[in-house]
Amino acid sequence: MQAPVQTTGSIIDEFRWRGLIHVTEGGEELLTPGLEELLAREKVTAYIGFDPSADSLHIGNLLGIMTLMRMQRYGHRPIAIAGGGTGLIGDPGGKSQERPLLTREELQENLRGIGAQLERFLDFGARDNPALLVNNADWLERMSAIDFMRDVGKHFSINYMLAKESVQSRMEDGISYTEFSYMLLQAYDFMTLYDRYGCALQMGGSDQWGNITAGVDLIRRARGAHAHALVTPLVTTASGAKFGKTEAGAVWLDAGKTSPFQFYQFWLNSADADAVQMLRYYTLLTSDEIDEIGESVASSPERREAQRRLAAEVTRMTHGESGLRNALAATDVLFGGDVSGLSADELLDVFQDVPSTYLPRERFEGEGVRLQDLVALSELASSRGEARRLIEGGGVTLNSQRVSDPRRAVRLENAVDGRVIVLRRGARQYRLVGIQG
RNA sequence: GGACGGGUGGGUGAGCGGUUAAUACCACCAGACUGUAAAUCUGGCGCCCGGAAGGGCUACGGGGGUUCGAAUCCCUCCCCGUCCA
Repeated sequence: MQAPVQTTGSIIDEFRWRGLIHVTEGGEELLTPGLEELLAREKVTAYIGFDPSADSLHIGNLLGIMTLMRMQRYGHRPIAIAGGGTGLIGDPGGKSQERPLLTREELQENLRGIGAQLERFLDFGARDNPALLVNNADWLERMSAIDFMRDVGKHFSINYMLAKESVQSRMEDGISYTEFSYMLLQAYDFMTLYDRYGCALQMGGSDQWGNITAGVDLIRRARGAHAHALVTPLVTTASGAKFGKTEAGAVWLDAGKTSPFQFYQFWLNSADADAVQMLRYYTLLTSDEIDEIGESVASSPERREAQRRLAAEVTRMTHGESGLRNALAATDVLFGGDVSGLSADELLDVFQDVPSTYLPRERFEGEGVRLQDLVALSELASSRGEARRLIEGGGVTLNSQRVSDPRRAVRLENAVDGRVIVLRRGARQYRLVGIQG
C-alpha cells in the first residue's frame, strides 16, 4: 500500500489527542524523556512485537499495527517483530499459562500469514522507510546460555528485576524462572534491533512498559546509547470488558477465520460510549472529522454514525473495498428484515461468509427433519437440549419466521427454491443449511 | 528431604457422607424494551431420551478403597503454594 508521508505536526501530538499514550494514575505519560524531541528532530526506527502463535493477527494486535502505520506515515521506519523466540516462553505479565511450543514449520507458516496481513497496513516497499518484519528466533535460538549470561544477565541486578510490576504481581502465586527471564530476552531483542537497524524506540501496550524499559536500560548499559519507550493504553470497553473478544473468541484479521461481514459487525456493535474513542484509536480520520461524528453521536445516537463509520473504515483497511462491499450487502439483507424475498442464489451470495451445513435431500423427504435437530446439526446450538431450550424461548427463526416448536418438521417445501434454509439464532447469528442432491 | 495449606463447572469461590448436576457472584446465551447500543427486567446455562411428568449417563486433580450411598472419609500418586533444610 501507499504510505503518504506526513511531515507537518508532531506525531506525539497526534498520539496525545488520539489517547494513544498511556497515562498512569499519577497523571504521568508513559514515554521516555527526550522521545518527543527526538521524533520531531529526526526519522526514527521503531518496533512493536507480535505474538506469532497463530497464522493470523487479531484485533487485539490492531492498535499496535495502527501505531506502526502512523509512525510510517510520519516518515519513521516501522519494524514488526514476531517473537518466534520469546513467544515460546510467555510473558509473566499476561496469561500465566505456558504457551505451546511451535515447530519451526508452524512458525514459518505463521510468520507468512502475519506478514501478509501487515502488508495491508504497512508499506514494505517504501523507498526511504520500508517496513520490516523480523523473527527474533533468528538471533535468540543461536545464542548460547553462556553468551546470554555474559552479554545480557550481567547488566541486570536481581533487585531491578524483582522491582518490575510484571514480576511483583506474580510473586504471590509464584513465577517460573523462565517467565522471570522473559524481560531479559525482550531487552536483548531491543538491543539487537538497535545494533542491526539503529532501532531506537520500542512501543507496546502499557503492560509492556517494564519489559521495554529493561531494553532501554540494557542499551544504555551495554552500548552507552539512548533508546526510548512509549506505551499505549490497554484497550477496554466502557463496561470494562477486555476488548477484542466475542462469544466466538478472538476477532481475527484473516477473512477465513473471521469473515468481513462478522468483522464489520463487530465494530458496528460498539457501544456509544466506546465508538468515538475507537475512531481515534483505529482509524486515520482527522481530529476534526472525529469531533464532527462525536457531535452526531451526542445529538442523535440512534443513527449510530460513529459505529457505521468505524466499522466501514476498519473493514476497508483490513479487507479492502470489496470486503467492505460484501459486508455492507450482507448487513443490508440480514438486518433489513426479511430474507424471504430472495432467491437461493442471492442468499448464497449474501451468505457466502456465513457458516453453512449441508444435508442430503433425503433427510428432508417424508417426515422431514426436526427443527431442534436441524439447529443442533447446524451448530447454532451445541447440543440438542440447548437447541430445544433456545427454540422454546423464541430465540430461533427459520427463513426469518420465528418458530417456537422444537419438534416442528422441516421439509423440502421450507427451503428457498428447494435448496437453502436460513436459520438465525438471536439477533445476529446466522447459519445456512444447504440441501444436496 | 521435612512441616503445613490447597487442587470443585469458562472465572472467583461455597459445600465437607444422602435433601448436590453441585450455593453465590461474574462471564456467557435467549426473550422483553430499543437504535443490531447501554442500562434494566425475565428466563436459561453438563450430555442423552421423552410431548410432558420423568428417566438415564457423565462430572468436583489421577488411581484405588470404605459405605446401602462419597465432591465430602481412608490410601496412594500427580500438581500448586507457604515455611524449614
